[in-house]
Amino acid sequence: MLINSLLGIFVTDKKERGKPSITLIDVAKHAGVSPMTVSRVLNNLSIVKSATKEKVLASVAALDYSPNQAARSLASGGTTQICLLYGNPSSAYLGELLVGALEAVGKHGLQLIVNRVPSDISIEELQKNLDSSWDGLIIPAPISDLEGIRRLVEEEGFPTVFLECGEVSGRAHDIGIDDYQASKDMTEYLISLGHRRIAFIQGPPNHRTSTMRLSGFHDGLADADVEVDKELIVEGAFTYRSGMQAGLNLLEASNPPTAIFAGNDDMAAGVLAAVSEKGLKVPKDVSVVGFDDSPIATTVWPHLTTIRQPLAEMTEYAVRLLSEVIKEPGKQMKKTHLLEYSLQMRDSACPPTKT
Amino acid sequence: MLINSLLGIFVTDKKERGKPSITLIDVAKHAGVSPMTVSRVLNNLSIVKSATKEKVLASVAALDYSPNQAARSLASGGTTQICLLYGNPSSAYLGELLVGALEAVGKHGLQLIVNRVPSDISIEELQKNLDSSWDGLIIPAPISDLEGIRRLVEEEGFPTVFLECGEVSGRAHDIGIDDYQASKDMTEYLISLGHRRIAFIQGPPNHRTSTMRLSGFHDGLADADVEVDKELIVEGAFTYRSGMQAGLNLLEASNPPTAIFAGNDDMAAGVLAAVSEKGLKVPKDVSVVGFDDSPIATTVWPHLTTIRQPLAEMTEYAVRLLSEVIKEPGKQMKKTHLLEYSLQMRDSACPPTKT
DNA sequence: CGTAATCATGGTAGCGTTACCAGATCGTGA
DNA sequence: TCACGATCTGGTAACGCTACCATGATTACG
Repeated sequence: MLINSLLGIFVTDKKERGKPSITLIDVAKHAGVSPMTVSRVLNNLSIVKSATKEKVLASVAALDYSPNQAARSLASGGTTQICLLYGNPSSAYLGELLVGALEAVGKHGLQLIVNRVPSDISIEELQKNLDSSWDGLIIPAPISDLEGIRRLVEEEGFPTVFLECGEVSGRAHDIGIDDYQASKDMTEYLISLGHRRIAFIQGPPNHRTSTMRLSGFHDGLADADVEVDKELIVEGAFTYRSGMQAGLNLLEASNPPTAIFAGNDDMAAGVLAAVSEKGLKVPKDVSVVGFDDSPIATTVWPHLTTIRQPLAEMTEYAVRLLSEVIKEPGKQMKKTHLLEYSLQMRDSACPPTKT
Repeated sequence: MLINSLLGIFVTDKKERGKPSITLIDVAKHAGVSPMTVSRVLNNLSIVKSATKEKVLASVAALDYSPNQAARSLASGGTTQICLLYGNPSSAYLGELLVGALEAVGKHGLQLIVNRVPSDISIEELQKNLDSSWDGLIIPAPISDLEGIRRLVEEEGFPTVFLECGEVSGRAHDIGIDDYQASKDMTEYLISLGHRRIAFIQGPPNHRTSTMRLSGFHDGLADADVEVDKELIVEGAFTYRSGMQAGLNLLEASNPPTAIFAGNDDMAAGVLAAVSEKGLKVPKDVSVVGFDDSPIATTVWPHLTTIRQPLAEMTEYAVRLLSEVIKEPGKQMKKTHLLEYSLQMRDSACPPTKT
């Protein structure tokens, strides 16, 4: 059963309290056209002559007008609702996801429904709880990794945006970063620091991000003509504990790495723990880097060098996308959208100490 | 400068798409009164004869009517806006705070504005960015710890709810948990496990929560007739690193503790790192507990035994409170509101090993 | 040059609610 | 019994916007 909150969201402009706000009629007068024309400019944007359109747009700008979403939704009989699924209210990501979604949803005059999905939900149960009144769906990882969820949304016919899930089919979209390239960049950074024996801790191989990050690592090494040591590529589960275990194994090897690249920050933090358990220091004895820039990256000490994902931008983009798709269902659009990531250089990586 | 997003929130009921929804006029007909009376019942609740009121309420229930917030806000010319300040979009807490606030804000037909406050903001700058169109303010920790912020909101006259800040004056309110009692409970739990040498890592003494938690610890020991060893009470900064350092110091002492109670989870996680650096195991060699149940508590291994704060409930309550205060400015209300906390027993604490 | 088709725009009528004022009902005292 | 205030209730007109249909302006073609 889905737990939670049905919410609607509008932006209403911060007009000075009490003072009457600028309406579409004011704009119409100022531009010398009828209110209807203004309304059309603001919505259809199509059948209005471009000269008129410009005039109106100029007036809108001059008067600093912004439409009253309440009136808009009242007149057009209902608002489009977008549902964001999430797994855990205390998830580190949720805050950023919501901030982005809220902002966009306000700007576009949509409503946001935020729904909790228990991590052990079955596809059948999820299906039962999908509400046909929703106009769109945003599904972030790790829910997007649920077996069969892509088929489900396809069958139900929901315009859907997956976050960081990779492959999408049918009418669904995906928004993420270029995990492959980001991982390659990180690998190259490590190499540029002087590391040659670099270990990689992979996430669960059924997550597309895991494999993308691994191949980025692979190719990063290959491009720099650094030999890939199979011993140094191990599998984790994207959890702290698995990272710790993997780190321990890596460090106990006969020829341990000088740097460890973990497939996400939780595992990198686990590696940090493993290193200190071995009586070693990060980054002096071994460099450790992660991926995601989750809150743990700047909590642990030393702070993790990692790849930052623009989560707020992702949901913002997702909402914008859904809004367009809902307005023009037939519209042809790119299925996969890549946003900019960035390499956060912090304190957990440095050049290897000469032996 | 405040960064971010102006948002409004309404609930609109999930009426079956397309089907006309039940309006206040339907209710009026059903109850045999005029629409105005229904409206009054739903708002004023005062000058309507109680017999009529009941009739209307019955019809509302019978028809499963719920008001259209868009129409409501349009007719009454504007919606009350509540602003939630936050420090960091990737803060672990933000998600939960938002979930609670969103739910309540929707239910009460208010708008939510979510505003980022850079951590290094000065009071003057914050003041400049306060928007007079806001009707209420929610200020969670750690922003609530800003020097002079309480005086500021008092002077500006904003109805304000602080989260977890403790003492409030004037028209402000505070919502939190009983830090003292929770800390005492945790201490008693540790004692019940058999621990006698228990260390406490305090947070910065200028945070009220720090001192409350410390005195809870103190009194917990005292009530059980366990002697307080001054050596075992050290100061941290609520950060991982400070917790790690404090843990190291504690463990290097001539007579180390069998359990360490950190004033928050970040510090407890730091202690975990310190313990493993000393080649010891948690909880076998030393028990470690925290406070807050932040995401890091269930990320690290072993999972931290800690005190859970109901963050979503806090913001939900805060919104409800503000809504009432705004409607009836004169209303006398409690200043401080305590919510239920809970002791999360996980894997980082166990009975001490006999020496 | 006239007529029909096309395009761009305007007018009107609501959407569901509340504000405001007028009217109805009631109880009370002369 | 009637007038008079107090209490309750109803009618009407917005709120700002969009749907819908009608109209005027333009072009195309015979």
